Amino acid sequence: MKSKSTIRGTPPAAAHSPGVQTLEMVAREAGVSPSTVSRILNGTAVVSGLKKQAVDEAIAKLGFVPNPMARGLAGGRTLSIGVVTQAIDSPFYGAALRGIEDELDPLGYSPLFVSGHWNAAAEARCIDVLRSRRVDGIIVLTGRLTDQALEACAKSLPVVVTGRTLAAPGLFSLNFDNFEGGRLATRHLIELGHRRIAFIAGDQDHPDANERLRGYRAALEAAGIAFEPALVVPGDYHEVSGLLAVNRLLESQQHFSAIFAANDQMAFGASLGLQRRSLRVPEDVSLVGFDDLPTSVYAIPPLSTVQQPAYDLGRLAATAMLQLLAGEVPQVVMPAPQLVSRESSRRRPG
Amino acid sequence: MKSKSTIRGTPPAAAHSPGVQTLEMVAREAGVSPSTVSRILNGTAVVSGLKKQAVDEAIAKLGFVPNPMARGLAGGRTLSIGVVTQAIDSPFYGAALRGIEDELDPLGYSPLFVSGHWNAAAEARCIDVLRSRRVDGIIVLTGRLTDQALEACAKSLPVVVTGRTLAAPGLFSLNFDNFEGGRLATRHLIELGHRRIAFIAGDQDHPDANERLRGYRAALEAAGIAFEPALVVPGDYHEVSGLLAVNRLLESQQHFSAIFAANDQMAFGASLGLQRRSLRVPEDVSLVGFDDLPTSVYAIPPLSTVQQPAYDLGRLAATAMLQLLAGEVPQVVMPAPQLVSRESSRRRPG
DNA sequence: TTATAGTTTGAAAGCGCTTTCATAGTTTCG
DNA sequence: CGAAACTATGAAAGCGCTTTCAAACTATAA
Repeated sequence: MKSKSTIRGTPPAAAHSPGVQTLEMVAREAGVSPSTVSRILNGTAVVSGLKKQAVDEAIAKLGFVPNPMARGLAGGRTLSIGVVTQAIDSPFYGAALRGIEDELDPLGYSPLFVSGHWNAAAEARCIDVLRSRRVDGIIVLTGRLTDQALEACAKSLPVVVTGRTLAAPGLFSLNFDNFEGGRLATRHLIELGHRRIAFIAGDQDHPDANERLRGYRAALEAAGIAFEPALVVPGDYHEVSGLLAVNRLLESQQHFSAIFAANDQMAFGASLGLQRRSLRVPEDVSLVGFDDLPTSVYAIPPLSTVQQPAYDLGRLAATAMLQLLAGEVPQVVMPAPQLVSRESSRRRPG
Repeated sequence: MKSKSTIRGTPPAAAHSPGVQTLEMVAREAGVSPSTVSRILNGTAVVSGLKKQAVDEAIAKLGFVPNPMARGLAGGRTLSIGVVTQAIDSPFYGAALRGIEDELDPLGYSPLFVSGHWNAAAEARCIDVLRSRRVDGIIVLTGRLTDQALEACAKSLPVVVTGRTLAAPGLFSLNFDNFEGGRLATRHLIELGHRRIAFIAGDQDHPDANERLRGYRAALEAAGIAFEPALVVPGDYHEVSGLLAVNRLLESQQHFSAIFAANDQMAFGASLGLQRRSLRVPEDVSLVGFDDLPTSVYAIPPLSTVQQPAYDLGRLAATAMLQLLAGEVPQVVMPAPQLVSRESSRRRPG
């Protein structure tokens, strides 16, 4: 039955690097008890200067690195934070993940990423995986989980969730002002003289997509422009839906001089769709996106958009988690949306 | 000293979900010993049908999920695979990470992602972090680590590395044929009648960047076109360097009717650079990239490029790791490069 | 029928660390 | 100066699981 032995059965060799020492070896080296070493490691109690120094030296000499498994088993902490993301390869969430990573790393915490693929059931499974891995806390980037599911989860673990506003014990939420972003983008187009502005909507059941739509309507209203339902076409946040939306718009014979797409990816699709119909951006149609993906600067033409600081979002979420873990009440605020005006939008001719 | 108590000190509550049971509870419930439960869980020994059934029922009834920490401590395995990536938010590597995740998940393994930021020192630190977390194996996506460093690492842990060709005990490498890809891209342009083809190179110390250059030269040579050093400009794989490269090219007064960029991101930058100088793609200059990023289909114009299956790369790397772990010799092969001809390249006018 | 080999199962010893608990060693105060 | 109150430290008991090791059976052979 030992036949399924691991690779170790074959070619392993001498251990050389850090990580193979035990706390007991350090204790012996320093001439103290394991308890003392542990206390120094965790700062759990006052230890005399001499012993501390001896231990520090022993640790350095041996290149000792505590075993997180043992720590976790004994102490109940794993120093790892579960992160439920939607797609690890999404340009938007990728930046957020990096922010989380950067923030957690200096404190010795490691993120454990799992992808929910915009699927509530999959997300629930993710949570289970993370729980079984005994993460110390969970960060949920948007997603389709119900508020109740999150609240339930927060009963046993600290939870930070983005993309919605929710208050519960042990739960902190961090939301970007999508309404304001939508308003800003639309107002920008209005200020450029556009009156008939099409809106390519995001996924119906994303709260943020609906907020952006609300912002669009609010800006219209503020400018005294009647809302025209026929100018709103559905999309799903992916490039192709932007392209399809433009086709629909064109076929519907509606006049419009500008398009506001609920995210940059759809704006790219829309841009291609317009080009296919020989409509130029921004000469014939102005285009504004949402997110400010890293690639948006290099789009042709460079895309005007609403900057959503994904990287900062990640950092802030991680910061909030760290604060929850420390028993504090998180004190972080999301930066306000900002419009980035580039070359895809211009004053309406005529 | 207890002041820094975790969030648990504040609002935790009843445990309800799976994961709070111990193996011993299962044993008691099923009326067997813990050893037996463990054996059933791991298939480490033959157990009578009756007991197995009783245990299975107890597990189901209690919703028992083994504690990975304890397992790791006792058994020496963590069921987690470290993945050293360069930038978790890179469009290219993102897809690879998803491939790894998808492949590992069904077997209960979790990937632990760490970013090296194209920095050998940072990568070395990543490896240390992963080792300290006692991962069962490490997948290195390209990176700047020396071959020796990897070989040393493979002495104590199975390692799978992409982006280079290397053989060592406990080490498996998985390389994409960058030379062939470079050759394909260049030949494509030559077949379209282009003779003066500029090359925007990738990072000098990426082996794959040099391979692509080799492919470029080989294709030129095969067509009897003299290699012109002045047509090769350096880049660093980022968009902005593509833009800069075009500027340099234009300023050098070299004539060229086509550009082959060593990756899509630089092609995007180049495209913008050309547009800024009122040169149209593909009417004035044909452009071919490398990677076939998801966004390349939606570039304007849609980018001709060499398809590099990042997602598959991830899956294959994970598969190879699993095979190493099982003590087998990995049997995976990378798909061959393929040219995707879209609208950024066309027959040379005149 | 008894000795011998072959199975299944349980008891118990850790894996490396944290954390009570108890013990010396110091201070402080009446 | 002795009792009371602290302090710094070590011994030892786990955390939940894997894995020898040996015991208890069952099956086979002599």
